[in-house]
Amino acid sequence: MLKHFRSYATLDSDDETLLASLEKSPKKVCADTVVCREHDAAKAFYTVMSGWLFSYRELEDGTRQVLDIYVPGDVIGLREFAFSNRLTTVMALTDAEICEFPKSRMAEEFAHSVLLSNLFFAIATREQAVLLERLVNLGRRSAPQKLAHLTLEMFSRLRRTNPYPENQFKMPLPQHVLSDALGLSAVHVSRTFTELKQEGLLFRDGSTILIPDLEKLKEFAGFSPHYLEESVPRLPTLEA
Amino acid sequence: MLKHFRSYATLDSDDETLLASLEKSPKKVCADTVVCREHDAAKAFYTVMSGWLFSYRELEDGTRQVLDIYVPGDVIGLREFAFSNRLTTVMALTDAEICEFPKSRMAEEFAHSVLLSNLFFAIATREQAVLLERLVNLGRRSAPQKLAHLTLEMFSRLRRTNPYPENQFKMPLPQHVLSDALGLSAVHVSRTFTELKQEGLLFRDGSTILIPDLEKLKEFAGFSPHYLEESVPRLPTLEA
DNA sequence: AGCGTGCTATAACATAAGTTATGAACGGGC
DNA sequence: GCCCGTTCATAACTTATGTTATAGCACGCT
Repeated sequence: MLKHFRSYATLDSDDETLLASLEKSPKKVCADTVVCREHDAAKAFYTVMSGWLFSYRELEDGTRQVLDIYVPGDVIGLREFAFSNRLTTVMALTDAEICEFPKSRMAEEFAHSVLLSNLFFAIATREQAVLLERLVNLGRRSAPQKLAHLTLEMFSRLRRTNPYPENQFKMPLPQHVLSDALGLSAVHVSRTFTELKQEGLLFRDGSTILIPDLEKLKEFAGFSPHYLEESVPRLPTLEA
Repeated sequence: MLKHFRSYATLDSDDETLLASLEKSPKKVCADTVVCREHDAAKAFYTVMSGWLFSYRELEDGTRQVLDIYVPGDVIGLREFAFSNRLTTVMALTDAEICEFPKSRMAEEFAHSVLLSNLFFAIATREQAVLLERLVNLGRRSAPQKLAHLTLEMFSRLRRTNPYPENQFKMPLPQHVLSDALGLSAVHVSRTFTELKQEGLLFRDGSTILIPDLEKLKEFAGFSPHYLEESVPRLPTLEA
């Protein structure tokens, strides 16, 4: 599963076994449980085996900003590679399984395998591209566009690994989480969903999302999947 | 200068000479000149020797979102390490000097020096932390807070390398660039500056910024410099 | 069955920020 | 010295989104 995900980036030879070893000893976490907290020591990464999680920061005034949404195949905490403490709190949205992987071991692997360290660099870089796109989303799009865009992002990311039906999927994000991800109020997210429904662009029933016309929605949201789909060149640093 | 900047992260031995070689052949660019364009082939990084630059994306509807602001010592384009095309357009704000550095050469260096590749990973990671903080800024803060926060970010980043007086500095960002960075309208940025002035929190005259009470402004903006100051542990991957 | 709790929808109202317009100040080119 | 463009300030008005409140519905618990 994790390997599957990885295959999008580079084809490995005997690093494969190494990657596979990341998937030992999965740990179960229940929905609404905190996995790690802001300012904690950041000694490990996690890879997501199953379930959804998200990370956020809480502000002084009690509001919060959701920063990432993690689905199976994602790596949690790569961001804190060079930081000794966590920058965000991570919480499970659903019951989930994750594999812990100590930074120190990662260090060994990197020393052994240039390829692997490049791969992780590439993943980190792709994460940045996602953040960039979200910055655009928060800064310059209307509420309906924001909502549509985030939905399309999640859909695209899921479809990379799971061949979903092409107009429907499950997105277990309650509206208050969406609102904290998009910088909106929960009420306005609700309003916006009904607006999108009336336009016939997007239907939501609980956690199932239905998109009657994918192209139309993409155009509406200004969604272009370059930043996700761009096939990371195999072994980027050694080309040329 | 670049070396100076680097010293914040890790102390190198003979990689120093290597880094120094990045600074050969600086190229001059004039204010308001495009350095590279979205979708161009991304074959090189740049390091900033002098001057200010910024990167942005243009949306379908003609608006744009500014994504980074670069000052001397910054690395441009690290983000595109794993992408074959640029994700953003980069433009000079002032006359500037930058050094081009081909990706392919970087690849060689990485293969030779684990330390160097870790260093770049660390820089990329710190960039992410900055993006995260900006996400919070765009999502969950009021216009005056946004403006104050961005100003404080730039001030902190400049002070890392240049010992500025503690309450005054130059920030050559016209209001329409600030507005595109913060997701506001240019008019509202103007209004917000006068509001901050009336509160006595922040004074701006052209490009010079004056902050009478740094602590007060930080509290107002919800600015905590962890994400910038955290001393990246020397040789992070080999600790432990 | 009865009860609380969490999620969602909707309405009425309040406010921050966008839009359009105007004029002042400044600087560069000729 | 004059014209032009850019930047900035300010005003009047519009609009998107936030806030508070209420109610329905599903679910789990006792």
